[in-house]
Amino acid sequence: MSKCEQCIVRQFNSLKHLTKDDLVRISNCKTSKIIKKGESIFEEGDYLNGVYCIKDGVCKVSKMSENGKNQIVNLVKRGDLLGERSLISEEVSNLNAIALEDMEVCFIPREEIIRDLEKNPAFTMDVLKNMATNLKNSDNLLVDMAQKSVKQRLAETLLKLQTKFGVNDLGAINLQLSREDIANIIGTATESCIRLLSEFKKRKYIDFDGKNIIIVNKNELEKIANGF
Amino acid sequence: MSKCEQCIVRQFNSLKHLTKDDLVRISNCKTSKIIKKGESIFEEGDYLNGVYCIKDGVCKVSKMSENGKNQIVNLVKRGDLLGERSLISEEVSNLNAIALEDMEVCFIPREEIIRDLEKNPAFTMDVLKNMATNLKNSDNLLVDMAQKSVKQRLAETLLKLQTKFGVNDLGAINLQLSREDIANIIGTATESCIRLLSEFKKRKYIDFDGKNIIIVNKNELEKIANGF
DNA sequence: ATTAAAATATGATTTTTGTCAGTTTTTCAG
DNA sequence: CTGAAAAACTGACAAAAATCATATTTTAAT
Repeated sequence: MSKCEQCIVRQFNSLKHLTKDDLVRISNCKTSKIIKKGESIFEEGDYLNGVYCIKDGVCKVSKMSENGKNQIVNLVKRGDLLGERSLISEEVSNLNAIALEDMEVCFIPREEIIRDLEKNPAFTMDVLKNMATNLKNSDNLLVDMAQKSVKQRLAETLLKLQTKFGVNDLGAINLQLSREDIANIIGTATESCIRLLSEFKKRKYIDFDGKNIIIVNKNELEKIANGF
Repeated sequence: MSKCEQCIVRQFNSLKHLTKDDLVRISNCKTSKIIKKGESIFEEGDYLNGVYCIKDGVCKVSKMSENGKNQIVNLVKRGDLLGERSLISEEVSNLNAIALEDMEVCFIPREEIIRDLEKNPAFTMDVLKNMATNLKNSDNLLVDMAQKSVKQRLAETLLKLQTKFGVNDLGAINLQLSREDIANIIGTATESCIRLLSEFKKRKYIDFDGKNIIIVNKNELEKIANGF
């Protein structure tokens, strides 16, 4: 099994603050997992006995509302840690994590992380800063959801996706999402999402072929996202 | 000036994990402020050079969307800390804090808090746990905003307000909010909020006289909040 | 290669919510 | 106490978005 102290991925998250000894210790008790596209890493109500370090692939983090509708609250990719929140607040997860691509993830048991949190202030501060950033993002998203129209949210989401995932060889946003997934990110009905995508395409703000979505007129999308 | 080590309020927040010596140190450099109803504690873009410990009163924490609409993301009351997030991520605030009642707050300079974060793991862990809880609440709120109707959100908000602030001698929710504030919590137009409040009153789910809102049929409101 | 299932797309309609305009009530400074 | 300003309220209408129905295309299993 590969070793944490040699893993590039850790440079992207709080684990970069651990000492070599700590990493060796973690490496010895971590387990590596392959998750196929569509499979879940954990579900609402699961007790997470550790955190996941994403070595490759992307997953959606979502939650069912009482209405039976699904809302995606985050997309987690290579280099990110997953499950810290539940670990820290010592509660079962309030969220589902489902792979959007085939994934490779490492599972680090709870006790190891807790030990580092207690002994390594630089690590703890970084986790804290991360959580603060997540909280800020979440608050900003909340305001968007509450105050912006579906059209504004779609424009904004497309721009954010491109920023976060870059473009593939076709110049399209480098993440394959179903129309339903996109709808669940912006918080609308799938049909409404499809209609707006068609409208954006007709107006030449975007172009798409199936799940490959190309941003053609970034400027115009930004205008829409910010309310004309 | 009153002393932190004798202040009851600190029992409600992370400061309870500080030692007596730490509290004395903080007490000597904190400043106490009276904030009148309607005045702001800080605004979007302000650099927060410390955190506020709320000794008395309630304030709304809000954010303007690009649309020019205001969204309340949190209500902060006696015992709560305010401004930790911005302090930790070392950024200017993304939020406004405005007093809903006359307030008494203590301001603790940044360096003091940072010193404790670096030296006192129990304190840091508690701040971290708090942040994790806030993040969870924020995510849950996000899902509600995205997936629930305005009516559902109003029902839910009324229930939450009563849970958080209790009832006054009239049996009404113990917080005086304008209709506009309520609308800005649930993310809707003031007129829509007023209309729905009237409807709830007519159906005898609630009763109100001005800003005193009494929950009459909690059961029915819960049903509405959860989508019948 | 075939076919059933899933995903995408489009139209028609209804429901929800926002906006605008105007009235009444409340609040509060002088 | 009084009058102006702010807040609360109501109605009419418009816009946004959801829902329902159905058609077409794509995907994936056999």
